[in-house]
Amino acid sequence: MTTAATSPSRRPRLPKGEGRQLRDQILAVAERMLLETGSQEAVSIRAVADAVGVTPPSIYRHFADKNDLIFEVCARHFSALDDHMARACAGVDDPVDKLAALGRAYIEFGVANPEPYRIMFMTRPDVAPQQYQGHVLAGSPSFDSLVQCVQDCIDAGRFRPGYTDAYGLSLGFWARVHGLTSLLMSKPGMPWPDDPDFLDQFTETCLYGVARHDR
Amino acid sequence: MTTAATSPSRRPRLPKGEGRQLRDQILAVAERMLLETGSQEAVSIRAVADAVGVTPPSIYRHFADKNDLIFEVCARHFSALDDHMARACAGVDDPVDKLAALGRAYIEFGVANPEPYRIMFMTRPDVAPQQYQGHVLAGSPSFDSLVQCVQDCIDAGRFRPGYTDAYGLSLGFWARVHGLTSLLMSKPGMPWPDDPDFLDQFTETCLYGVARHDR
DNA sequence: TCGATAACCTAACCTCGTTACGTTGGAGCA
DNA sequence: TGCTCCAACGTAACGAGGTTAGGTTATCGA
Repeated sequence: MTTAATSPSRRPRLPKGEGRQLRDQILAVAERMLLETGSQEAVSIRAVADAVGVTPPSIYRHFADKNDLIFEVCARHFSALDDHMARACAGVDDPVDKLAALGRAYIEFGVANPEPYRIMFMTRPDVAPQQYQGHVLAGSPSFDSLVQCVQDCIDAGRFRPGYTDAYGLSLGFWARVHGLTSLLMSKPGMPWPDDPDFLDQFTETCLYGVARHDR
Repeated sequence: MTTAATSPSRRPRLPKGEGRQLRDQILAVAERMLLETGSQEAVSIRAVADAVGVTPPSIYRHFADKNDLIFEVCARHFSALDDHMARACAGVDDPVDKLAALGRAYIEFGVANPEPYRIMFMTRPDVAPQQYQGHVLAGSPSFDSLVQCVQDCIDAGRFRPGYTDAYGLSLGFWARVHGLTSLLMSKPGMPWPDDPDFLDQFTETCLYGVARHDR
């Protein structure tokens, strides 16, 4: 059941100031394992050490513990989200449409990277290192662009009266979009619609709602 | 770090047909531990066995493995959700208001029981036993009442034209409400509003949206 | 009374995260 | 040139946890 490949010969020791090279190799191997296995538990310290060609204790020279390693892998991996979202809404002029495009891109990225997503946004807060407690996404370019887009909607008069707090509305929109992302990967056996426009409809409904405004 | 209390003396062996009593005791102890510690990992087979007054292998007479035990604990615990939601919307006549009340009750229950909620709805699908793969909530009284309430909204002409699939709309509403539930417990350090009406506003916005329907 | 069987226990295996501590080899300096 | 120091590892082991193979004992029915 072990993921560890048969150890690929002991790797030579690095020269004196070059210890960080091992750190990068550990991160690369751990990321590959996390994406291939889709399971945090399968990425054991021993398996990573074995794949890199090093003994388990050597990992601890570069990472405080396993959690520290796993979260840094995920944080690195998530840097691609910013690009993905930026590309998704490029060329979309209407601010509400742009908001929907951002939401769709977010869901796509999460579903495509389930285990990193689960680790970053679905684990108990006490297992996450201090630096990932709250403001992770809240300070990221992705969230910034979301807040900016919401502000554009407000400024363009596209939102209902009373909805003027761009930051709070962004939190709410994020929560709703996160809900589908989360459920899609946790309950793939649910009877989800197979309509290709499903994601667009979901994000748009997050914005326009389902209930009529008149009575 | 072990949660196991100092073993409370070996308990006497049960008479011949009464093995299920131990099963119930195991479930009760495991549920208590899960709620007290708020951590699935803290509920070890060894700790449960110790607290019950039995040896670890005896657990396996009644549960296939640890996951089987943990999920049954959560499923039992979630039976209280049906009552909670039924009470929440009792006396609410307007179907859309009732929908919002259901959503609020759901979030409240999830936030009040974070670890069971996380195990049931936020874990990898491959760790969940077969019986909890998809239709868990989809077949529960809670979800049934949600679908019925959505249908009432449709029948009363309270939804926008085109939104007629009660089951699909219920899935979407559940996903959105789950999103906030999930984020609230995973990222408590986020700058959530401390407005007491926050939950009501969130669920209502799930229904009415934020964007204007006219241009 | 006696065999069958349910209800356990003993002892152990294996994996995993983690730590204490030893080893080695090269960079820099006398 | 030789020596020292420290970064970059390795060795060995601890202890916790899930799980299993196989034994033991008490109770029930015949």
